[in-house]
Amino acid sequence: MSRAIDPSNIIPKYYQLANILREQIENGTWKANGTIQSERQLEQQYNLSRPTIRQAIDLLITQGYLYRIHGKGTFVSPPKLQKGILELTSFSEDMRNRGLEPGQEFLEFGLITPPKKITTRLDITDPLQKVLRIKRIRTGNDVPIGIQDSYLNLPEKKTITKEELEERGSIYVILQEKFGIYPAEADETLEVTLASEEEAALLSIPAGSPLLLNERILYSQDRKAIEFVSILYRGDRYKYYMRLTKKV
Amino acid sequence: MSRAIDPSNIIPKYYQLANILREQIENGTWKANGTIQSERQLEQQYNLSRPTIRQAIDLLITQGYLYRIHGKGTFVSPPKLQKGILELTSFSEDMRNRGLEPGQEFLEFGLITPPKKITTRLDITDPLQKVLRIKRIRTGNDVPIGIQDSYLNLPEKKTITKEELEERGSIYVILQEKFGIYPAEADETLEVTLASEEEAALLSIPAGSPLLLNERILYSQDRKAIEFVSILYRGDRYKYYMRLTKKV
DNA sequence: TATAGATAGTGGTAATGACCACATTACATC
DNA sequence: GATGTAATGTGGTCATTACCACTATCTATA
Repeated sequence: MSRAIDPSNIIPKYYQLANILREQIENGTWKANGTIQSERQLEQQYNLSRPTIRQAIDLLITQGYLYRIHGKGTFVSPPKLQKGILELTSFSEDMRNRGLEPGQEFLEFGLITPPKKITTRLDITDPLQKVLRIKRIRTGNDVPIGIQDSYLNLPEKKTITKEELEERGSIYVILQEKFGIYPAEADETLEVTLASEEEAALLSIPAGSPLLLNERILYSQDRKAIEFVSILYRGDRYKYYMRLTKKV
Repeated sequence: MSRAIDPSNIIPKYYQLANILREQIENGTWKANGTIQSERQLEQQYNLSRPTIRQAIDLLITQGYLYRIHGKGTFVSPPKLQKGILELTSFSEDMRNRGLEPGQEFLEFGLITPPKKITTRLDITDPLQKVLRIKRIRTGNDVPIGIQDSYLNLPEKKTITKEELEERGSIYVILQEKFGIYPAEADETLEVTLASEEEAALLSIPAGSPLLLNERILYSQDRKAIEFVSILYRGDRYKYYMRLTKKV
């Protein structure tokens, strides 16, 4: 049961085809490491040209759904986590993937003059420039999982209210829908630290417990640094997962 | 001084062009976030068709060197670390990037019948199948940094000797040059643990010190699991770095 | 002066056609 | 039976052509 391409649709044909194929992959139409139709067959089947077919397949390859072997065919990747950068960087999404209900408790919310460490990370030169600081305790099923401390370098005259954030749930959704800004790249580090008295109290653990510190700088589509965020995870309750794909 | 495309070369034209552009990017021909030539200009300049131009640019975009903005142009990404999966997964390369001289001390080397945990990770069903285990202490400037424990699922009748490994330095180089196997994807986790007596002794730290545990499953170009490796890093001497790029 | 519209330049999408390189299979030959 | 070769099907590369969509700028108009 394959849907068809709608030429009048504003969505590009290669994108429509990619969606159809992705759906079939997720439905288990093909088994893992099995071949899908050849490019010539898809050409016939959907009445599209080969460049368009290849463009759709290219997209699914960069998304990790398919891979090609020259002379043999196009294959379905084994069903692993397929996460984009947005999901990777969203605590809520992360929690839900682990089967936990995400929650939060605000510690700070408002415009501040950023300290040196933050101006460096966000490439801020104007000493009067302010950033939006959001510090929260993050929970999964009401158990404290981590302390998230975020510094947002928003465009002139634009800001986010606490109400918006509580309503929409995600900073990134607001950035995208309200300002047309979306994350394109991120630099990220992970290291071990020990809980200070204050951190220990916030996370309900003994001082000196090992923590996983995750720091991230987020860049928008025009490569401006838009956010510096650190998340301190309880070492006993959190495991960081990622998937790497060869770029060449 | 732009080199030219050699049509008789076995290397594809788009690949030659990508190399030329990458070189210019690294030479600093354009400033960060500046535009390169338009696609039509490149067409003229190198006497190539636009699809070929776009293919070259697409490659450099997935490699993180360039980005496009519709209606404005093609831009040079700020000079950050541009790492492929191979470099990301090689301890030696990693150390050199940090300005440390990598070293190692072998603890185990040889074919073993893998324990349950390993057969699960490597999708091994044959109970007679053996894997190559390599356990090493890894050092940077002769200071112990981590304990690396690797299990390789090699093709039938093929193996790697300790001498080869010491000579070539990297398992991945041997896999690629000797067997034509190269890493295409990896699943990776990071978590905090505390050093056992044995681990503490190997790393010259007190028992109970916090460690960063990195586990990785490597997949080859045909999506077979080829290696499971765990690296225990000294929490006080190691910080994990990565760069994420949006896939869509 | 402010605004709306036209224009030019950029990347985005798409069809058509051709040929090359790699992997597998079938078949002829030794 | 073993071996080599041809045929077939797959993805890989490339040129040509056309038109669409977004951005910035210029220009005529209110």
